Amino acid sequence: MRTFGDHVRTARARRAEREARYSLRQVAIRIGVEPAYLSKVERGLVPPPSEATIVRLAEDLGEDPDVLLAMAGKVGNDLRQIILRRPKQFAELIRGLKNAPDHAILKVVREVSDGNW
Amino acid sequence: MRTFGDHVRTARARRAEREARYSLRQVAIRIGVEPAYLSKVERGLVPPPSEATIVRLAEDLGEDPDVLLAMAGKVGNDLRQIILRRPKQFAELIRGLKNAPDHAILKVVREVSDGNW
DNA sequence: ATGAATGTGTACTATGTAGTACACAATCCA
DNA sequence: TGGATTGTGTACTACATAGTACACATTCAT
Repeated sequence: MRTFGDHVRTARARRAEREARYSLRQVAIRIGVEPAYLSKVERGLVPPPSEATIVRLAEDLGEDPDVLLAMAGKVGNDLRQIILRRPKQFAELIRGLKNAPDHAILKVVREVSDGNW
Repeated sequence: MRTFGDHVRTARARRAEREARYSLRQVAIRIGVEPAYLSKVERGLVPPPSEATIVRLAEDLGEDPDVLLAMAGKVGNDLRQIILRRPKQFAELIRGLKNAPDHAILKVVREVSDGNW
């Protein structure tokens, strides 16, 4: 399956073809890590970075932070805080949606984002 | 606010009044940790244990694992895996419910657990 | 009154996390 | 053609996590 490093490398390389500012080195410096480290991350020689670094990376590349975090096996801190305030309800909700088809989740999402309460 | 250690100590002590098998030592041994460690956990001298240990503790005490994990600032691994499979949808859903009143969440939960799809 | 059980203090440790520091060969480009 | 830039190899590190090991004084049960 697609790993975190692969995904980042592909996304960055695509941009690098057009704009020099997406070289590994320049991205690394912008997001505040050593180029050697980002190199290892992209090749999967080290585990994915911390949440904060992943978010900076996602922003720099214009990728969805939630998706990038997910590829790193992490759930964003903001989402965790929301769940932690009502653990029982969210646990039941999430488990209830485990095997639901995509369209069912979308339906619930839409219902909720319409502020239907 | 109520800490993890306080909650565990209170719950365990309540049971210990009636049944000797809920002494700190016996619980510690059943869940597979050193008594000295559980003692420190209950008094908040060390951070809450790992997820696996918290779950064993919750089971031993008959407490809700999701709630105990939440008090430790953690979201259970099973829930995380479910979220990670569809990060965008769940992110939107959870953020959408951030400020929803309890009854609204319950409504969604019920709708979902009715398998309404 | 004594042996078992209880809770706790002190010291130590293994593994994981999240990187830095620096040198190097290859490539670009002016 | 030579200075700048690029990606990468090697070595090292600070801090966090998740506990163990053992001794000790106190209390409980018989």
